[in-house]
Amino acid sequence: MTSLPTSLLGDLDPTSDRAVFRQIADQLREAIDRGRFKEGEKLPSEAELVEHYGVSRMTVRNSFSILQGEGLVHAEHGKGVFVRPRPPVRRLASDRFARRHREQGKSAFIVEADAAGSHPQVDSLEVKEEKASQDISTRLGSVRRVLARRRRYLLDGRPVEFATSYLPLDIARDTPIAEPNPGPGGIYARLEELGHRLDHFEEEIRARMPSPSEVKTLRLASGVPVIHLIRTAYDTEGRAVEVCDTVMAADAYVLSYQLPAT
Amino acid sequence: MTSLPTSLLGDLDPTSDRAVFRQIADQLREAIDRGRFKEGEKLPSEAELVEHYGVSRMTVRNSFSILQGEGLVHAEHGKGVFVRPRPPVRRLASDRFARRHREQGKSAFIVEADAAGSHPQVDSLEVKEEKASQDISTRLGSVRRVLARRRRYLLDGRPVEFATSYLPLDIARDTPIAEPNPGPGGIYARLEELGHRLDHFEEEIRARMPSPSEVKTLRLASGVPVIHLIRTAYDTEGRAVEVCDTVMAADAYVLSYQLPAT
DNA sequence: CAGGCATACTCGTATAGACGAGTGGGCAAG
DNA sequence: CTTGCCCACTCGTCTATACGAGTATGCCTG
Repeated sequence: MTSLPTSLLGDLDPTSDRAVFRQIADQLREAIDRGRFKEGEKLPSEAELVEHYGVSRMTVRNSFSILQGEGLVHAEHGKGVFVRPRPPVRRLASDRFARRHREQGKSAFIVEADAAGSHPQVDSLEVKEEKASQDISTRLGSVRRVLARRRRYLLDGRPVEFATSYLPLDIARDTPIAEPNPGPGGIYARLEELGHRLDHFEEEIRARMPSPSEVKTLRLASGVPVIHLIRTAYDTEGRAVEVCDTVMAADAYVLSYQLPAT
Repeated sequence: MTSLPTSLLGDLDPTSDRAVFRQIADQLREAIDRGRFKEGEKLPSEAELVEHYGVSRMTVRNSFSILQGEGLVHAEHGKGVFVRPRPPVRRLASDRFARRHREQGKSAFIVEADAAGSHPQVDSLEVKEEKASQDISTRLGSVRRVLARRRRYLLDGRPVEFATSYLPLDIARDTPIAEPNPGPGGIYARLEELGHRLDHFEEEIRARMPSPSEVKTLRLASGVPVIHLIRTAYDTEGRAVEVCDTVMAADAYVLSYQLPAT
């Protein structure tokens, strides 16, 4: 009689034409939405639900897989199925590249995370010259080879973002930009020092499900989309001087933009 | 001997510790990525894959469910499993609310879609007064009741966006804004005519998996996230005069912003 | 020729059972 | 008390089977 967890759930409606596994998923979803199961809390085990509803185990698993696809729950082998906690989100404001934010010695990511009380990390640093993809080449204005700077950002040990900056070789080669650590203010500060005064940025935003490799590098739970942001930096002469391709765990971000009403 | 479709696929590696259904999913994914199966094309049927790999049907279905979760394929009852075509995307530029775009008689959505050669529609029109949610009330500056304008946008018959505008009653009541069709230039033009000169907009962007009701109203395939955009319009006195809550099918949109380097 | 039906093929749903593997608690041996 | 093992419980993977329901095709009938 340890049926306390399942006592929060109702019965099936045999007359309904809604599939049984959907009905079960509906009940679990509603229970979660109503807070009957709280964040991080364990849901009834598959065996308990099998008994409660009188269905087979695969049916229950089918229900769970729906909720997983919705990003509501996640299963842990040997432990159970848990309500997925909403992680703290990182807000990216549209003025995050303003010059006034470029004065400190540390990177914007580190400063901001420290301020928010999180523990920031950057890893997977890689800086190398390579052939530009078709897309990058187009964005940079028909450039063949580029300097690529890759890095992964983590908050409290959790990967949240993976970014690659591409710069034309004639700009970046043999400059601090080609160093693993480009110095205070990041590569935008270096670009300006090198005489490429920045005029504006263009950001393209998409959202989609992650590729398997993105799931791996961002350690994404199932049911978590990614935000794909492609930023192009233009100097005052209208030349594209950098393209930054960023993939973010969507559950960790809110992007914020300010637009003039012109 | 109609095994042509499966001849594009390899064998399983029994020594691998990767689960069989993942191996099958991997092979199908790779075949799709390489263009062996083109957009809209039918994949081998479950039965064919069962025979090709010598596994049970549930294993094959498990593989398909992975690919569905990734948004790569979609199943059609009685027909087969197909490579999901990438729909044409709608680009939203950050200057889309500039005054110069507000001069025509038709709504921005209609004009833009016509220009792109698509057939635009707007439906589910609903305009009513209601109690403001906690969030909306906060954004509008402690407003109790609001005018809510709901509408759904479709391109070539496919729903792509569902939006709700919330306006304080003291601004919108008994004005053209409370009419189903607010007239040329939309509600922003009306707001300015009413003396609320717009100063700037703030947009918050999130991406997540859709709720069941969003799946329904946007007719979303599985594996398609939504972009959730919340825009607040401010007048020159700094007052929030409108909040627009928009849910977009992520596979139908690219958002584009232009940021000054300040 | 047109319409309708039979049929084969598709995926959808559900059952029952088996074994594997990760986790954690309790018990027994040292 | 500590160590180590066993066991119970968890989810992961896979098989085999059954029936239902949507789709397309071709044949048969009128």
